Amino acid sequence: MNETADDRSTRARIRDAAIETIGTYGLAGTTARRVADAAGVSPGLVIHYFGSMDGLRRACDDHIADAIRRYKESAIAEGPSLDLLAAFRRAELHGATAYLANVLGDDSPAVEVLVDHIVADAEAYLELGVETGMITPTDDPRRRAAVIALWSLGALVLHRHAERLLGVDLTADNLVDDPDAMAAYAVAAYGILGRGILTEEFLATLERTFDLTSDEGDT
Amino acid sequence: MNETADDRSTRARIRDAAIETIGTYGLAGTTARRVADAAGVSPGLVIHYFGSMDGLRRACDDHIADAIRRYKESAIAEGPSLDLLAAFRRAELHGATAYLANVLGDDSPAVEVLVDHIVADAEAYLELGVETGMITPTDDPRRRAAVIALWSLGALVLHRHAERLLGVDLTADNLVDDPDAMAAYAVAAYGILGRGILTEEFLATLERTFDLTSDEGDT
DNA sequence: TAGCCGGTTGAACACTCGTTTAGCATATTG
DNA sequence: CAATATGCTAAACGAGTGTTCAACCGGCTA
Repeated sequence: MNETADDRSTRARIRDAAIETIGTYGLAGTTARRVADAAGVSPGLVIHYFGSMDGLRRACDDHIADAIRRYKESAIAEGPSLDLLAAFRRAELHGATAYLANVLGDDSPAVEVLVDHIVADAEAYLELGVETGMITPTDDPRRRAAVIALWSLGALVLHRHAERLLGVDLTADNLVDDPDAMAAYAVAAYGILGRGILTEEFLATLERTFDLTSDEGDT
Repeated sequence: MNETADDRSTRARIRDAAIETIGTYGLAGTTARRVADAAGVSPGLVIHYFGSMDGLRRACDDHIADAIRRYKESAIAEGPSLDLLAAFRRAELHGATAYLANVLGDDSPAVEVLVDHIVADAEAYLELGVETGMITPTDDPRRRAAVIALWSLGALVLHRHAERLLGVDLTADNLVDDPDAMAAYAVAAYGILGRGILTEEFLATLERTFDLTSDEGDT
């Protein structure tokens, strides 16, 4: 482990600085010069290593995706977590959650596949929960997983509002280690996800409204 | 209703063009020249009327907030809706939902109060639902309302992912008029919000874990 | 008709962006 | 020691940004 380190090269330092900068200042606030400053190099070197800022962005996406995939493989044995973003929070890579939060809003092919993977994981976790009797079954597991993932990721994107409203920083890497802070969000979330919020009486009305036979007449 | 129109002035046309442009191309993709093109005026006039691009942004926020407030006053009598964003979708102002979706990610004082109002409305709606027997009560109504609002708004921000995963454009102004499209999201959402997704057995375990007595020892 | 005045333009300014390029400095190799 | 390769910098370029400003055009008033 001498100077033959694959990682921690200047290239890796720039990439990590970019991930941190994006997580802190957002995508629009991340310029080549700011990344260069954070990495302690010149702006030209950023382009020299990644070809363009778009290439840098792609390298960040790939690196995050790789870190997540690597963590997931080593965490399968631990069984499913209720937290869809556990992989992001517990990965050795700092700031992955904040990076994701600031990147989800804009589009990118890598982010699309990342979200698709999260949804697929959520579906698998939920299915496992159904089999072990923790989760109730559903007619459309894929849609249910997609909606839950969308909600979880959406709350992450709105982490500034979440912090103001609930006092929780959802982008914190070690959120799970701060039970007091996490409870502020989790207890409410599982209060909803647990038994739902609608009464049986009203559910009957609703299921009649959204019946598959679409008799369009009254709204 | 002659040429004495308060609205539809050049200033209003520029503002509306800006709202539409932000809803289409996002905040970062909205330049003074693009707004000017959309409004059919010169870039200089945009600044002349609003002082700066930041002033234009503030004017857009205020106008959206005004439109929502105006709609809400006239819609109180109709009773509460299950859709937190009904005011945005049904307001006479086109593109308000898309504008909100593209603006929620970045911060701004006006958006903060807008979100706060949405949360307050959600809490009031839920409280009304509890009183009328549609919604189940909760220990912490404010937190529950905040989480539900965060989820709804979060899904809106991720509307591109929602469209890819579920085939629904959550930013569509007349979403509520397209039951087939809406059902793809709503049926899954109310499937979760209805009875929840956790079994009673697992809920007991969970409630023991998140007990108020924080005995920190095992994670 | 002559003069004015609000609304509007188009060219320019300063600035920041991503990107390029010539050259420096250091270390390795013969 | 000389020669060379490598990692990196500093300065510059062109494009695009927000913003400014002198001038124009229209219809109004006198």
